[in-house]
Amino acid sequence: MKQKNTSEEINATRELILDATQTIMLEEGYAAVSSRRVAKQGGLKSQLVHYHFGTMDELFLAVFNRSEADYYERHERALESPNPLQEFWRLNTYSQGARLMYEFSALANHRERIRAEIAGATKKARRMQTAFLEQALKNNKVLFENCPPKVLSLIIAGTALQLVSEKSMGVTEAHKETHEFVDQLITMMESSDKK
Amino acid sequence: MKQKNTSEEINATRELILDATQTIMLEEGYAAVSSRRVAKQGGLKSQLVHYHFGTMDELFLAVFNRSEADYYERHERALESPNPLQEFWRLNTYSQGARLMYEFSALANHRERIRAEIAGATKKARRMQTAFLEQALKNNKVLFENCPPKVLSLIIAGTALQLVSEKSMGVTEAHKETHEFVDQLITMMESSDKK
DNA sequence: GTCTATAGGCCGATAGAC
DNA sequence: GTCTATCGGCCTATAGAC
Repeated sequence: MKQKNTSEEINATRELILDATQTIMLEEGYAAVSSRRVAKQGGLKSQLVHYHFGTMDELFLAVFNRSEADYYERHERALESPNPLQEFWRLNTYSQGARLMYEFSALANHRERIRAEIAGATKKARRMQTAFLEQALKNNKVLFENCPPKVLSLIIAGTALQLVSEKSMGVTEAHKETHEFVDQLITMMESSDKK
Repeated sequence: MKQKNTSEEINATRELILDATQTIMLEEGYAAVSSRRVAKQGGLKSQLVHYHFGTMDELFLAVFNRSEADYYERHERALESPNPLQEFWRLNTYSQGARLMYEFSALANHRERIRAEIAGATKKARRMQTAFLEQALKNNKVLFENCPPKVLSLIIAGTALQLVSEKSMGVTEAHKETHEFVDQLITMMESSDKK
């Protein structure tokens, strides 16, 4: 076990770099990310960032892919819970994941190579959410008779995004009321599901 | 009229710099803005940017304040139109203004000095929209009996943001349906207003 | 108000030793 | 895999001539 550079160690360094990058994106925005700044955050040399990830584009993509996988896992768990709608809403307003997604969306406008990746993930998430909502709302046709599930999915995503974006800059007007309104809707829907 | 540097000329240079900055923010994101890049876009020297605006923070704030004033003016005009709800929705999904706001929100996370300004403007817009919706919905209590106007304001802002954000990266799934859904709601509401 | 020149700093990325 | 050293580039901002 004295052997150097086991795959665990390699992986640990990679994860350390990914964590550092993510922390900077969340706390200071994507524009604050640089190989030197990431290295400082992780307590290592900036050349290691290039050694493990090559270009900054690839580093950003690695952080995004990890976060994407995390979202899918959470989404699956939400579906299996006793209160899937409630968990679904929690997932979409889960600050860290949503704030990170916000940064990546802004980054997409700045880095060509990132755009396709984000666009693909957004489409996939839309399809997953739509399929889920179709199932969850089948007993609630009256409440949303003219609102297709895919539209509801977009509205929910947008509302969650707005809440997260405002919260991150210290604006919380109408947030309490919005959460209450959504919780009330969810309670109504989940109780009618159980009939 | 041969006198140099009239106030019109000074103003023209300032506006040129503001325009150039805004164009870069929209086309490449806030992180692409630098005094050199702005100068190149506007066909002048980077030192002029500093002469007219001092620091980059002040340049960003000047662009933001101009865009904010533009929003208030459009908001006021929307209220005076025959179909205020429709114009209100158009204003909030007006690509350029909304995309710019999106960039500023992301920028707020990166530049301390910008954050307070954006937060204040967001609060002010929320209050204006809420007051407008309270008036516009007074004949539509049944449709939104449990949704306070301030909550509806947040949901509308979020939905519009989501549409604009996705469109800017080439995702348009469910956009057509969302616009149809909203248009249908607005038509219902504006016709019941006229009863 | 606009020009030239320049200080001083952080950036991405690579080369080569160990 | 991690280190030291370094290239060339773009950045903000200022000083001083005109």
